[in-house]
Amino acid sequence: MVAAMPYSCGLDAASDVIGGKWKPRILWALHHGPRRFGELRKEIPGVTEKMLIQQLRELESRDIVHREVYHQVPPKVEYSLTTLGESLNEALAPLDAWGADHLAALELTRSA
Amino acid sequence: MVAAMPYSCGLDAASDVIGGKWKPRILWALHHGPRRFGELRKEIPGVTEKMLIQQLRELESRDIVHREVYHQVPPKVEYSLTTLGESLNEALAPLDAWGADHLAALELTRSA
DNA sequence: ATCGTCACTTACCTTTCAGTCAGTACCTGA
DNA sequence: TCAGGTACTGACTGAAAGGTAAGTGACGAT
Repeated sequence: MVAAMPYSCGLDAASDVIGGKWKPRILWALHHGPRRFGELRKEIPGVTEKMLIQQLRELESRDIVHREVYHQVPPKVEYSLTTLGESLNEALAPLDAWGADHLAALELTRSA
Repeated sequence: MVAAMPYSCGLDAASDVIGGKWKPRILWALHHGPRRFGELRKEIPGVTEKMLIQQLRELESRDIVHREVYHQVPPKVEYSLTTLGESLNEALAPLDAWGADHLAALELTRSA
């Protein structure tokens, strides 16, 4: 095994943070404000509980999302973007716009 | 198995295109002009020939990079960004800047 | 005749990612 | 007493991504 290399560029670091199938969707869902675990599950079609938690934990450990526990019954946990998370989302916006602009072309060249 | 879903948002489409360990680096390397296969190999530390070709072929099939063969001996193949590739790179710039801005913080929270 | 360059190609193996499914703990309302 | 909601946790499994190492073919130089 190789020792961890420092990130070679900003893009490298960023894709490490948003890597994985579900992280971009989570960021997207949180864009409009705090969400409970169950709400996220409903808003992100296809995600399983395991994956959702796993990705949320990773984002939390990177200080992208904040996890707030309300000690109630039934339990309530709210996830929201941190300042860092908000700035990441802003940096992601042009990429989303690019994807939206070229959606048709990209659909045509899927799964070669 | 599920039939291919249409992309749920632009971000979804974009990450499908730049997904994979090496694609962002390839895009980055091509940012400054056309490159030969061997040049890319040298400029992208750690990439193997197999990976480099595989990712280049995928980018080519998505019309992000252009492949130009010069029928010489020894052979010469040049890769360059298409118009679509250039626009993708521009959309990627803010993300790279974000990563660069928060490099130090991100290094600290690696590999939880 | 063999070597080296360049751009691949192939076979095989390991690691990582993602998915299923079952279970936990707590309290509420019927 | 017992189903139901809420937020998890963990074992197991299969698929996909990534890596290693070796080989190919054209041709010019030595």
